[in-house]
Amino acid sequence: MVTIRDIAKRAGVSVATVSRTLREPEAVRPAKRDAVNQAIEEMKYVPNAIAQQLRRPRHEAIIVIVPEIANPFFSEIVQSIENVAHELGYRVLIGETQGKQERLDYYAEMVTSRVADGLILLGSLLPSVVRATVKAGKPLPMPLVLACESYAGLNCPHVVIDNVAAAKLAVQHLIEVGRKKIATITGPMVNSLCADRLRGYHSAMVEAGLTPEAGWIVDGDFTIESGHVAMLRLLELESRPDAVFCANDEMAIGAQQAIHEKGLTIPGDIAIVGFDDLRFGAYASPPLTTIRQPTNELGETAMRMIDAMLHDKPLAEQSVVLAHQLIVRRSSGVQD
Amino acid sequence: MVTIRDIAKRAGVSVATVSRTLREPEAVRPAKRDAVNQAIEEMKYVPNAIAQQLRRPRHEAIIVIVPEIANPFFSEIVQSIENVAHELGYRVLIGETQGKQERLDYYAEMVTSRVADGLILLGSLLPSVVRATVKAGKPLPMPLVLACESYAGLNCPHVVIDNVAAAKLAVQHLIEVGRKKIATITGPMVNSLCADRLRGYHSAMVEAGLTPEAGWIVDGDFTIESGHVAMLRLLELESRPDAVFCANDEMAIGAQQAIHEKGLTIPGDIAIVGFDDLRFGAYASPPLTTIRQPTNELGETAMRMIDAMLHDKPLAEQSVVLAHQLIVRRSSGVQD
DNA sequence: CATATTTTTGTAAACGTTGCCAGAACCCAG
DNA sequence: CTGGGTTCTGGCAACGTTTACAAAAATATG
Repeated sequence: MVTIRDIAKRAGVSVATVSRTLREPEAVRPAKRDAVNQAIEEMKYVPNAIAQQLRRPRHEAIIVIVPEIANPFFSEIVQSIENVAHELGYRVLIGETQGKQERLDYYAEMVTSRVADGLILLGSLLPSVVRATVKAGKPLPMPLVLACESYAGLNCPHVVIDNVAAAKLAVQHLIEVGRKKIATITGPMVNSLCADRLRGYHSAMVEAGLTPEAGWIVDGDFTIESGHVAMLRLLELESRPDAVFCANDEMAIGAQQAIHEKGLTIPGDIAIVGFDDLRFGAYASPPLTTIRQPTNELGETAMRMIDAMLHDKPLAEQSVVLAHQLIVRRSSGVQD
Repeated sequence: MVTIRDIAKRAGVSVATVSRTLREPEAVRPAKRDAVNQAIEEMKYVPNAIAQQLRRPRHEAIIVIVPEIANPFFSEIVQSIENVAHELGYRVLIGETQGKQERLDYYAEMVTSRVADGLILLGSLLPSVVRATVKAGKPLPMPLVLACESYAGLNCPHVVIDNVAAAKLAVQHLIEVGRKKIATITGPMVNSLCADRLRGYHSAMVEAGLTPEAGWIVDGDFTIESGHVAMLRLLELESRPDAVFCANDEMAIGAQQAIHEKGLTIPGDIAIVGFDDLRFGAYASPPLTTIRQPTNELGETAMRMIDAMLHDKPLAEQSVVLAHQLIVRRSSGVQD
């Protein structure tokens, strides 16, 4: 490995001069600067980033934690984080937890052990260290931004949408197009956001004077398959619903499939609304009505927030709530 | 920040003993060991990974480069890489290029600058440094494994499927179910794998004594939208095809949509075959016949290969070709 | 041309670990 | 209790940078 010392020797200068040539070239006399650059060129020197990081207080690297990389909703957010990050001069390391606390802690430790400067958290899990400090009412143990979810009692910058209102909007839409027997397929209740969406569902129903019947609320786990299974269950009910609000698009797609299998039509027999606005939803059959979350803004805001934290810029908002949007497509159309 | 020295002082031992307690506990007398552990506990000491990495020759970290993280095909491979990596004790950093050479080079530099030990490359782009050494006929400038694609003239371990044979199989299937006017929607031709798939298409056609008419070969770019556009183009043709082989599932889904829009049926009027076996394909309408790539094995093999390279284990195979599989679903069914 | 001032350079001390090596402490046999 | 052999421990030199600080060189000033 060629080091800064080799370059110094070759160029006939001191290591400090080499370092300066790299860091602040204008501070070194052109003649020497050229000699150094030439040596670097000739010897193909690349500074050892690890050694640099040992000296420097900050590395301009962040970790983004995703429960599941294969989930398009998350990967779209990651994508927008990456874009802003590059613009701001950060490198982005992506970590996948697959719901495992152990893996999350592993990544969190990468920031306590100084491999990265901060963490953007996309799932519903919290690193153990963070959980501990929350309990103790202490400040955050590391620069952290939450996207998608927030936690009561955790004083941490976050960017979210109003899941209660969004779900409510979705269900109200179903009511407006004339549905009354509205069921819902929920996500895993460990996520507070799922509880919120369920709350929104209830709220819309109650306000419209509708009472969800027993069996109209079915648990899913955000996968296509679980939506499929849940829908089959709903279809067997005595009082079959005429509409279903699904807590995400993947489950909605699974539900659609189940409805088709039973020879029923969408939206004729059953209307469907999803959540997330996956790009596959627009191409489902029929195209899926859904709530659009602003994945771009979500990612961008999260990235700018962590950047602000890391550079002690004042944070405009501790808590940013972005606007959601109802996208009406054929799956909730008028009965045809 | 609490360092190893603080722990040493608190526990009344030398730094070496602290380090040993962490690295090889059995080599230190239980009494001291306990004192050290207690100090670590009390002071909440976490070793500085950067400093460790400066001393250690290897970091057990790899970078996986993906063109696009939001593409489920890639993210499934990444997922399986992650799983094996954790098992083998590696940390995985994911980098997204979005087709930009500049970003790719940036990540490649993370391995020359010792942030990571090696690279797994999922796209069709090569880092500039690698390209340079290939031209010069030199050995690889860094531990590198290619997944999905291989390059003529680049002597680098890779794991792929036989895209020519797979595409051929897909088209042969269409021929077997009685189609004759078979079109294809290709991916971006910068990817050698797209050229391969087109070759497979041609080969199957020729062998069956069929000649693709002008206009039956349309370019796409792997997105749903491009599949949609391409299909619309095909539907306007004088001699409308009665089957389409799409170079990936996303484009196939877009194509299906276009067919529905024009009031035609699948597979009645037009049969469709995709490629990749995305999970959304199974829930398309109708469910999509496709070529399954073994994403799990792809990822796992790539990871094991890079591990072998990094630990100088002999590589069983420089080039691994995995088996593909035709998954027949309704989109290519018998005319109904 | 000497002196004061500014710019450029080099020396050496960090950064937080690990691991070699030598010395200290321990154990057992005689 | 001594000596020899183990086992543990501590001191210290790396690892490859960056950066104070001081020294040297260049430039400006009288």
